Amino acid sequence: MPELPEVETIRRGLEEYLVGHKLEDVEIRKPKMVQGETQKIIGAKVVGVRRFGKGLVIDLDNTYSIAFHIKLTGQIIYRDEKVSKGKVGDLPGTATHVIFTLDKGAYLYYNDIRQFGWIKIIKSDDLKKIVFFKELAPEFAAFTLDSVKHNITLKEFGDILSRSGQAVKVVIMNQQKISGLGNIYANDGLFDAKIDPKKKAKELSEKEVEALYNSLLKVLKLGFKYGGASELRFVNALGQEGEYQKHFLAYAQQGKPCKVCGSKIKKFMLGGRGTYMCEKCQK
DNA sequence: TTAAATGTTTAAAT
DNA sequence: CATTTAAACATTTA
Repeated sequence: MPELPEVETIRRGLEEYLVGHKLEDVEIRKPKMVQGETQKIIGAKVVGVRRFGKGLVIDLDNTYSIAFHIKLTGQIIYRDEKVSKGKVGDLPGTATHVIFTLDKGAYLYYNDIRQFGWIKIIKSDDLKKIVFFKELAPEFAAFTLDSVKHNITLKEFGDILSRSGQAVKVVIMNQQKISGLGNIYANDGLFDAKIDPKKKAKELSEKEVEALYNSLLKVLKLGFKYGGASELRFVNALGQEGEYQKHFLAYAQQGKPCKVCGSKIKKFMLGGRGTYMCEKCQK
């Protein structure tokens, strides 16, 4: 699940449980999911976990890193004798494609039902050679220990929108223009800002740009507060689900009453993605 | 049975 | 060549 709050939630869990562990073995059950040489990382110790947009990077102490993108249904789950919570069933399971054996009786499992994700073993210095990272735009939001705040200025955000004639929703979901936002938070942010997702980005008024800038942060904060959205397959690093799916504003709410005016939320396709809006509130 | 699903990624069209 | 649109990826669920 893969938007900024979800991936950051995973990152924090991995940082808490994984750092300090040594990698003893790697079992690859689905070779197409992994690129790079497994041998390079066996025996190395985890020193940190970073996030770039919706991508994750586990840094090792031997100049190598393991980069992940979980796409729609990937799960990265830590287990040891003490930690075995979560509702992901027995591990490894049928969707477990990679198993990292750690020291002290711990394991890290990579599950991915749809197998869209990827894992790349690469020199830490070469991370930026991965196309996804190389072309990633600045993050919309920055997560610190106790806060979530804007990472780009209102002016930068407005400049990005003013440069595109595409629908505003398509623009804010483009990771090469702004990173971190996906379908859930784009839909909910546009709803909160009362902006029509179909409206051309460059045609938003100054006021609308500011409203969207603030609303997107608001829904990202909300999503993070609830531990992410587990509509599809998202679980945190311990295999536990988030709660934001219980608080969606517009996403997946088609047919239900608008939380503001009560008229029915409509669904249609925009840029190939399901789009949800209140036609009365979002002009 | 058909369509869509938290996302890229690549091919094709404009 | 830059920008857009469509299809592909593989499996599950509505």
